Amino acid sequence: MKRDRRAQIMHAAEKLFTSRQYHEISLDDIIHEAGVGKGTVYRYFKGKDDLFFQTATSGFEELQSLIATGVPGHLPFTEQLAITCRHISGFLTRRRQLSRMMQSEDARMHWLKGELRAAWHARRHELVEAIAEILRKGVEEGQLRRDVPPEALATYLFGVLRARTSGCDGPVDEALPVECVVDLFIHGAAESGLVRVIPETGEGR
Amino acid sequence: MKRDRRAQIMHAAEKLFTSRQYHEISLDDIIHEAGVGKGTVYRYFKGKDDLFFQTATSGFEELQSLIATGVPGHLPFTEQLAITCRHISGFLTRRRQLSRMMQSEDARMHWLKGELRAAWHARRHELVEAIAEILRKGVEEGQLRRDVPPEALATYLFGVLRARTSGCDGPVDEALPVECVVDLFIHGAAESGLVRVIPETGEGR
DNA sequence: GATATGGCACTGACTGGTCAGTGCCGTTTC
DNA sequence: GAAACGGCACTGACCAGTCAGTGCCATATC
Repeated sequence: MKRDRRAQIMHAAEKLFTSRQYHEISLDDIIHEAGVGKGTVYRYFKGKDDLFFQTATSGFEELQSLIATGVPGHLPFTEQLAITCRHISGFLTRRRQLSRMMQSEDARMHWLKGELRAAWHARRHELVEAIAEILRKGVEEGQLRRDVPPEALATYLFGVLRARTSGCDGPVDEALPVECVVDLFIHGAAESGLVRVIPETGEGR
Repeated sequence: MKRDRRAQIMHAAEKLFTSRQYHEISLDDIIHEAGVGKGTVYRYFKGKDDLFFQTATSGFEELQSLIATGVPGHLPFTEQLAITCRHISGFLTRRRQLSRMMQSEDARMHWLKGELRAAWHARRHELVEAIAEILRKGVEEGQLRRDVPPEALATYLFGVLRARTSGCDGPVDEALPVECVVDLFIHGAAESGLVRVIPETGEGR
């Protein structure tokens, strides 16, 4: 019966913070959802802000561990990239609500208070860097263009993957499958159109 | 003396809502900034929510009129696309704060109340459709691939342009200039790499 | 084994403050 | 003179954060 209170609270907070706006959720809502006393929240979190921030941030960790562990190093570059993109896209779809919350905060990041802002920025940077690391390999192997820094390419790719999930309700793949997005990305970034990600599908140009 | 109260209020609201979070801004802040009585706000807006929503929405109109009026029809497709992208990018940079607010709301759109949600969705759709209209021309002229619907391409392009401005503070062009983004986009979307947007710059592949 | 003790996790009623929205009145604007 | 307005006081609701108190358990003491 010794349940992890912290996780309990975070879970409730995520459920609520991803379903309505920050100012529409009261701490009482959260403690009710978590089945926990109010004071307990203050044992584990500095306050409502902190709880919200940690909830939003948790997505970064999840996404990053997904990127870090999931790709076998021996595969050819394009395969690695495709797998990574599918991982990211999978996260954005599976955890759609949390992703949206993160995306929303990402836009607001710039007027966060000093410390939190730095923390958010760091998380974001780590993520982009993780993606950039994969792309860097592509550049070194001559598969991706050299005139764009891998970090910029990573931001671009992340934006592209995000664009799929924003502004649609139903299954994301309906309008624009991941494979298609990757294909779109690669043939903008690849040297002279030699690289194809999904050769067997009929959706190539 | 002062004529357009509505514009006055909207202007103040935009200044404040784009500098801090919704729940950090009080109506008193806004009327003080606008130099207007509280009752006057309620003459022109239903309430704080309405004022916020209309502020966020105003960006769509601005952006759309930019797209609609700015592109001479007689130019070749790639030129038109490049100009449109520069327009959009210009808006995203010049009105960075408002864009971020819109982007943040865009992510949250899905848990807006029924009526507002429909309104937001409609605005967004119009915008994407406006971009899609331009891309459609490219498809018909054989410059863009046919296997991706223009609407999806438009969402993709918009996401790409947005990605440049998110997560950076300084001048956006530093990391990834518009021309480069357009180039990146085109060579993913163009038929067999024939199209070049900015032939004179040295940043092409 | 029984009882006392200290400390820890937890609770929820309470507080102090905030704020959206309203109503009124004297003033400005046209 | 009527409509629009600024300013102000008010209120009813809401809510983040606090803190005194409860229960539990491991260890100490007899």
